[in-house]
Amino acid sequence: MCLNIFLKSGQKRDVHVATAQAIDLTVRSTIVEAMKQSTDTRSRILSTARELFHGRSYADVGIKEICDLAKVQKGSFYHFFPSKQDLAMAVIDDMAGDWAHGFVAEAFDRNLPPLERLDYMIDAAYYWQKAAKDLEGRMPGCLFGNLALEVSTRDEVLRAKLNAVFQKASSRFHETLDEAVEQGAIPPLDTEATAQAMLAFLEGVILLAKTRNDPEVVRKLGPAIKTLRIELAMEN
Amino acid sequence: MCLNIFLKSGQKRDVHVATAQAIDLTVRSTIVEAMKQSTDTRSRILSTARELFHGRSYADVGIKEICDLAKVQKGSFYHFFPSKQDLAMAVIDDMAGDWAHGFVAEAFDRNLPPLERLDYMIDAAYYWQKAAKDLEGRMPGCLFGNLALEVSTRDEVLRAKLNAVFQKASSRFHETLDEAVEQGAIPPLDTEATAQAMLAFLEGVILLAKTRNDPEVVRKLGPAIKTLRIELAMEN
DNA sequence: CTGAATCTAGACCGACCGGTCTACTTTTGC
DNA sequence: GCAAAAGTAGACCGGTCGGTCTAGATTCAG
Repeated sequence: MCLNIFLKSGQKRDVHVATAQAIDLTVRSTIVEAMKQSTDTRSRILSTARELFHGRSYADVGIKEICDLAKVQKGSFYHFFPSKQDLAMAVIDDMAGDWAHGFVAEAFDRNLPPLERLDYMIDAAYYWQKAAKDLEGRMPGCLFGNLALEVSTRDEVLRAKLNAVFQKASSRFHETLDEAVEQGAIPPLDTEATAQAMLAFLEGVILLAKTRNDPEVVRKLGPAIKTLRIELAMEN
Repeated sequence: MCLNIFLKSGQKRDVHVATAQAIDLTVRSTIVEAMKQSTDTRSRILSTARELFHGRSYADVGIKEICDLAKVQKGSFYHFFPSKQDLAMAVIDDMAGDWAHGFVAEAFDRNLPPLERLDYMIDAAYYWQKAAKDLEGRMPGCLFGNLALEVSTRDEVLRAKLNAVFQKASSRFHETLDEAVEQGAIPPLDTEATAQAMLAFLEGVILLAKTRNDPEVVRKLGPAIKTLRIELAMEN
């Protein structure tokens, strides 16, 4: 299975490493078998919870269910995670880590022309959502976006953590835009605000796609991310 | 209390009718008192549920809590709503109705220049979220977006309904863009796709703002909605 | 070899979940 | 005026929730 992406420039790029990795990570609980038996329990809980939270929702997934699927007893669960909230924190960290070292790192590869990184990001999002839907029948959307809307009003700790994740993601866009301006690929603009707008757009597109349960929405609307533009405020 | 909006054009517009109405609707359970006593129960349940679902989440709000706040017994509740899902459907319809006849209708006023309608929409969203945060301390975000991400993977019926709401909202953007193209305000483009992209962006901006619990994000990033652009596909 | 620390097992807890049911009161149609 | 329909009251149901607790198994350091 090797997914290829066609960039606007016509340049073909191989995305299978990152995307396939991201997908496998989602399904890895069925794959991973040989581990140090210790700490294995913890990671089994973690990846199971991640799958379930991503595929459904935080409130809808009970600890019992996680334990059953992870083949772990409650005693073990509460040995590693003091509460469901702590589990959620760990899940977010886990996903953010895999994400940052996975296709995000690849999409924002500094060897790629800045604007192509945006296309790469959209393509990666599309293939990921598509793969997930083909497997499960439903588009899970973005774990961070899902959690953010679900818990932000009720859990300050989780909200702050999710916010930090978005902050970090936004900074990748920011770097990219700064570089693009530096290279003269785009005229000067408020790169920080525009970066945030791009992240918002990405999340919004995934939200819409999930609501329509159709990954093609990502492919169709996504590329418009490059047209977003916020001018510098004090341009006197 | 009369909120005014400054449009890019410098033209001042009064938004208090729609926005204040939208805000009042959220708080109206404390206001409304004189009603036909019958069907009053139903609408009290409805508006209470709407407040709670919007301010927290679907799964997190129990029927018991809704009944208590609405001063209604369970028997009455299940007399009007066969299930929690039915209640959710009614809440969505209710909100969509108020919304369509409220500031959305006003924002997409055909007497306004098309592009100004977009600014109006952003301003209205900003003031609404801001008012809600000032009241409750937290930004509730968009009820539809919140529900969509929470239930889309678990409830086909609600997902389809939410999708229809988005479809309808998108069509308002679509009309607006068609008109703008007609008037030569913007060059020809794929108005349908761009309309969807704009809705996605709006939802994404609200998502980000909610995660940061800061309505100013809407004000800062929102106006970029006008820069979104998806070109016509077959331009041979 | 042994004692302490780590980890696992699973019964158990009170609270609450969505939903049902019966009995009663009020309104409505004729 | 009266029966039927509409609406209300609230006890009750099995199931599940997040979380606790005790007892035993396993690992590890000295």
